[in-house]
Amino acid sequence: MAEQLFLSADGRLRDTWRTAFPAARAQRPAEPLVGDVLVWVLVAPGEKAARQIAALRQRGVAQPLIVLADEPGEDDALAALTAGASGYCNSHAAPEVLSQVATVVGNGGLWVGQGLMQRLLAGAARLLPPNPSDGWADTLTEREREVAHAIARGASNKEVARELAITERTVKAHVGAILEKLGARDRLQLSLIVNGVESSR
Amino acid sequence: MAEQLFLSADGRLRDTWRTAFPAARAQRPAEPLVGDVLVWVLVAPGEKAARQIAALRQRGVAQPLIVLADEPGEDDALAALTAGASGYCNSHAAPEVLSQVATVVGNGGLWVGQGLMQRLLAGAARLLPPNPSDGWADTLTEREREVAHAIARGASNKEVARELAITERTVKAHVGAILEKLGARDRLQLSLIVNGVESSR
DNA sequence: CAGCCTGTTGTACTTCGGTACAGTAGGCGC
DNA sequence: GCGCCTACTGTACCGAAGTACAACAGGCTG
Repeated sequence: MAEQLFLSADGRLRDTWRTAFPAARAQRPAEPLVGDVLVWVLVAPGEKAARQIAALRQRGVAQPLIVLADEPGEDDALAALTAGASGYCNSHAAPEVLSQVATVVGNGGLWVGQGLMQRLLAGAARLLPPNPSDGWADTLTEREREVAHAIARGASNKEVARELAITERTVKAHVGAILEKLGARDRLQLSLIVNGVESSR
Repeated sequence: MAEQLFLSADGRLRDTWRTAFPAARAQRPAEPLVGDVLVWVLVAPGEKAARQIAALRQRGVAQPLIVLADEPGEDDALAALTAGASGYCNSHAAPEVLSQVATVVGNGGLWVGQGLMQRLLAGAARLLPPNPSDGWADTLTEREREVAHAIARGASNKEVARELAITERTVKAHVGAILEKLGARDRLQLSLIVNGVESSR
């Protein structure tokens, strides 16, 4: 498993964290982050988790980020996740919970608490019907549709490759075929078509 | 790790499944489920995953259930998850993916896939007050807003330059500032924000 | 006035996206 | 069997996009 790195204002570990991960390290948020680590970000009361996540991402931090909130809130969690966090949990959570979160996130998952997940499902279930029978997908093969969707979400070629377990070269081949079939100039115009923006469709 | 048990109509394993889990077992859905196992439920084309999940739960099955869809769909996934599934993925997914799903679910997580998660977050974000994407223009200057709109329409730097009667270099400067302010990685993600794909719309 | 923001432009550089040549392999229909 | 489609991969190239150093002018504010 990857190493655990905790970011807290005083650069120190709490007892529960060390219990969960005896080998954990800690440092101040401003210091550079290196290595293949899971990054836990302590968010103090009154601070916005999403802000700190966004700030770290802007600094080029690519590692998975997990929010440890002193005062957890579902809205705060939601904002943090949309800002690119991979998990959100109570900073005083039990060591066993932290360990589970680490496992899930370390394997590419997102950790969202039970309550929030239910809320997400409830929220999304409400807008279930919107299933437009798009005409753009008609001429595409199955694989091309998968790629088109990923691109339209904003994924890079490298990300699509990882997602579909193929090489970046193959992704490029699919993208080229898609652009040709849809008459799009580049991936951005492709996304406009797939997302149904403006005149297309 | 817990054992893997696959439920398919013919009670047989597919190659990719065995590759991912050499020790996996398979059986027909009707047979009783016993032991501490992860249960993978194959859903054939045209069938509803949520139905099969609900049926299993009614039979008293308490183990984690993961849907393997021959024809995956986000709506189907959503319904399956609300019905109590712990995961949902393509039945033809690569062994590495299956293995990841198993790890995540085996540790108490939910596996939902990138696309669906984004939709969930988008759906929930819409229901709840602080919608950051509505105010994307707030921090931008007048000129930056003009550039942002053009980019979001799919214009290239060269086209924007011609349109605004400035050099391509200046467009790049504006784009760079916009990306930083909005926390976007590239012009495609910028367009998603401006066009409200992942939030309002 | 000094300092800050906005808008503008320059050179040089790296990374990413897209294309142009390929090639292999499996499935399907005639 | 032969062609065709689909999926996948390779090397190489070019241009677009984005970043890292800048610089300069004008307007506004303490």
